[in-house]
Amino acid sequence: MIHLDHRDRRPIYQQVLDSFREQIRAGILLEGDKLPSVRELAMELAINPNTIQRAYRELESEGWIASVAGKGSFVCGTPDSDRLELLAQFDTLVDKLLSTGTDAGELIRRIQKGDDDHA
Amino acid sequence: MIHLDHRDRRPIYQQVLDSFREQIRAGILLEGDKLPSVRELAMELAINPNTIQRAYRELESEGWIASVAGKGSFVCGTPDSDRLELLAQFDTLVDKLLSTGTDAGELIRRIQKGDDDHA
Amino acid sequence: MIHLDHRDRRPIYQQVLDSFREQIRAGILLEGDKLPSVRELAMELAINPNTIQRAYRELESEGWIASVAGKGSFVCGTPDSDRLELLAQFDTLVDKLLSTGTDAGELIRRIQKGDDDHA
Amino acid sequence: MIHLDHRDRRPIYQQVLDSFREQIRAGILLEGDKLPSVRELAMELAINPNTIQRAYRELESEGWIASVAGKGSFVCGTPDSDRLELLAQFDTLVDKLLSTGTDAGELIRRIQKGDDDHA
DNA sequence: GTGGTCTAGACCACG
DNA sequence: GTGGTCTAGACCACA
Repeated sequence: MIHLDHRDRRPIYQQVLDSFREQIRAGILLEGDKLPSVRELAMELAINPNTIQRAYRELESEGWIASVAGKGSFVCGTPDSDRLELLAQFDTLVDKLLSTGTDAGELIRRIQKGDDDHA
Repeated sequence: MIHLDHRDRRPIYQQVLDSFREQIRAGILLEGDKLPSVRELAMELAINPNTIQRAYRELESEGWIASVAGKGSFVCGTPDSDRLELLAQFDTLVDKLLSTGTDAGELIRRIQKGDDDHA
Repeated sequence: MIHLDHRDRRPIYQQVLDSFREQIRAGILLEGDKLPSVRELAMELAINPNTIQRAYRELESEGWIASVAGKGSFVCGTPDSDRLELLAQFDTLVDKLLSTGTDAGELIRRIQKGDDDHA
Repeated sequence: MIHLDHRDRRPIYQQVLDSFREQIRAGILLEGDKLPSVRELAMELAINPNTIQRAYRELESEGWIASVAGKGSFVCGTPDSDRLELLAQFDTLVDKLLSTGTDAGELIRRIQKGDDDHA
């Protein structure tokens, strides 16, 4: 379910974080779904439980999941703040691309292609 | 010319790096322009010359500038690799946005608005 | 009557505790009213009777209810200690707000608005 | 500067967290001030550096401070979100107090007294 | 068994 | 020397 890459420059806890964010965004994990327990996932990925817990803690503080002591961690969905942040990143990226002479039409074509794949 | 923010999470050398990349992308620095010397810039920004050195070394290895021993460092322009990398980032970002239900039309509108500002 | 939220960060027994405190404060439960039996409520909320037991024990030790062996648990009313504690919380909260530059007038206006709603 | 109470039910990292929040709110710590280093404070309070670091990390994510690797942690000021949260707490607290029959006038008098102390 | 906190000690990147 | 990440292993409250 989650793939760690030790050559990746991102810290492990963030790879876990990003993986779950991605899966929730993509609808692979749905609201109410139960995440694997901290110890379970740590065992499976062969890393320390504290590392998983840090990822879960951050996911909770960002509103992706809710953790209940003694019960487990459960998916809440994609928080609104995420969409806003992605849009801000989108704008700055588009700005960079346009300033290096990339044609606006090419970007639009790429969006439409992505939209077809997604539909 | 270059603005450093010590509160910025990025290391200093990378802020320098990003500043130059941005200025070359934006056409503020043009092919053939001479960059300030390592010592000069370190003095101006009140930081360690090693930090500037590291930024210049990286800029050269990415193809943004060419350093000539005894002469200085000169702008080459925006390398193709940069445009490709930005496009790859663009695709993954669009993918994330579409998968969370953002309308493709909204993204296209944002591009057109950015294009007008740029033109 | 009592609504449990398993996503709530508070432990279950405390949600039960808070619910009863709130209902007694609000006058929904009046002095002399009989609370549901531990078993009854545990069944209704689909949780462990121990959890209810703990909530009732705490309610009693704080003076909100009185338990009579073989008869049940009965509402006593809002204990003075509660009002004092809330007032203490109020003072520290006001202090925090004033020290960050919040205008005393704004706080007073909020109280008056709350008072109108309550009346 | 910071006082830990091991009988306090709050976890240590949160006592540290609350202490700094309070000092920043009260203007004891001003924008730009340098916090003690993680190791320094851990030594002084006789607790583990990780515990301090967790507090600092949280302070940063809430916008109270900015941490720069290799330089230290610096005060930013009281984030807007704090004032909003305190106001929300204020409203619910006022609601509880009014519903238990506390007179609105008494609350207002307490605010005015606090305001005099503060002025 | 679950999440949450804490300690003790290690290593890394940065400047 | 600084913050940041990670491990190994402990103890706690809750259900």
